Amino acid sequence: MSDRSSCLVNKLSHYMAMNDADKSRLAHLEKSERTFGAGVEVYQGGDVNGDLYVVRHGWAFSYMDMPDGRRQIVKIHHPGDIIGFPDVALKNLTTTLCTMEEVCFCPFPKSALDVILRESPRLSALLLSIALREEVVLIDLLRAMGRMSARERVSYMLLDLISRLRITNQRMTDTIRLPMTQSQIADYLGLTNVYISKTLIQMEEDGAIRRHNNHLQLLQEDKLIELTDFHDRYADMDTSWFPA
Amino acid sequence: MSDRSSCLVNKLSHYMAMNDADKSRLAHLEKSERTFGAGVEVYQGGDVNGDLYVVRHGWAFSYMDMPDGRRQIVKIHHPGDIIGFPDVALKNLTTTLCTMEEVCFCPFPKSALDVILRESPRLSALLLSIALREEVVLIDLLRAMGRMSARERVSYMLLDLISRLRITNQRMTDTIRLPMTQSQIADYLGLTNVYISKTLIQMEEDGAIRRHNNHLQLLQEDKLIELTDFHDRYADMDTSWFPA
DNA sequence: CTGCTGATTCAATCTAGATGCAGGCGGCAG
DNA sequence: CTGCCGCCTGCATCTAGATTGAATCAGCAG
Repeated sequence: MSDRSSCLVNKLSHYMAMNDADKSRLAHLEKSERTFGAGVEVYQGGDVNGDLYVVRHGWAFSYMDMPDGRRQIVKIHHPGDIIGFPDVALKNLTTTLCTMEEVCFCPFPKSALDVILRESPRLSALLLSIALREEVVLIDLLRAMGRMSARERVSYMLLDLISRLRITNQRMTDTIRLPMTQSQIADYLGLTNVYISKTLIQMEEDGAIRRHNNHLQLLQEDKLIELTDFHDRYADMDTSWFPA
Repeated sequence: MSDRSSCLVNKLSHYMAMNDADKSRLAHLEKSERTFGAGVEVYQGGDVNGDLYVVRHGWAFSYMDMPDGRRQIVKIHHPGDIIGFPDVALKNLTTTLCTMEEVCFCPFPKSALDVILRESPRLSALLLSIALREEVVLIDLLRAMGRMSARERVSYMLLDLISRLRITNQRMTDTIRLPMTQSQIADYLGLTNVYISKTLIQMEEDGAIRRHNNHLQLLQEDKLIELTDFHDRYADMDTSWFPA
């Protein structure tokens, strides 16, 4: 482990200066790792709560479904993300975790948080802030689902994805790799795969985006930001109140 | 203050045993209080981040709006709730806070959290859990918005409200006081006031609910739970891993 | 009592997005 | 090369819920 950097440390040190003790506490969480193929269900909603995972590489998503098969994807996970954090609060898992491609995860037990809470108020504040910011992001998504048209929702999703990827990859351009099927996009935005197809085609015809392979280019990011009244929550964290 | 119980302590001690030091830390947050009339906007989205509020009594809600006037209510606040918690993570406020009736709030500064994080790992764990559970609740709401019909959404909202009120009021029956207008319900569920009206009328005709004054009675809670695949997240918190 | 305001309800019309089905295309196992 | 399967696209039809506007009803100030 020590020979390559922890991606959790990498991601979190973008928010807050960290001493070596805190860095090693975090890196410790990633000491073991497991890989999974594409389209694998790692755990299922309703199971007894087990480990959390840090994503080392690959995309995955968490979803819930209704008894009749309707499905809602609630979160898309990228490298550096902590998967399953919200479930820490509850006895049972609320969502099912599914990979989109080959991934590598670092599992760690919930009890590891206990150590952090007792030993590092500063890391505790950061974890709390991460949780709270996730909540803000969900609130934004909620607004999109409740009050936006299909085209606005798609635009919102693209802006959100690119903003998140920019946290760790500063030289991110206007093009993202998008390893999602249109059905997955639909389940994320509360629409159908057919309508996602139509919307993407129309956005491409209008010159808002361009597509090739699994890649998608945002040609008019400013317009999309205005269209959706988008705010980048990832660049707006406030760490000023943290314990010294 | 000392002559009457803190409603924050009251609410939180339902989750976890607390020593007197922790109780007084929490009660300390409620030392001042302010009242507001009905329909008042206490603060607005975009403002620089100020105080948090504990609700002593009365209902309120937080919402976001789009430039063209579309509105999405994202959270309904009851007595004992902490308002503005998610915004702690950011520099600017994301939502606008509006009262539904006469309310009494206890404001406290964000910096008060710093003390808790440094002095009480146990309270820190509880705050983190509260934040994470709020996230789970938003995830549930997201599923409702993305994949449920109007009737299912209304049912879901009613179940959620009654579950929350039951946390502190054990002898809660099947009837709740609902001080919300149909337009507010619509803005919460991503629908229109007209359609809320139609849906409520039909639910009443079907014998699912009964209405009188501002009160609403759930006649077939079991059926609604099945219809919406509802899970009570408020009764399912896991505190077993907390620091001693 | 009168007039005003805000909430609810009713009815007619419209539309964004769903549904169902039929190609087409690309990757891949054999 | 062949056949299969998953994904995307096109098209015709359908419908849940939006929209508009007007009627009713309950408070509430004067």
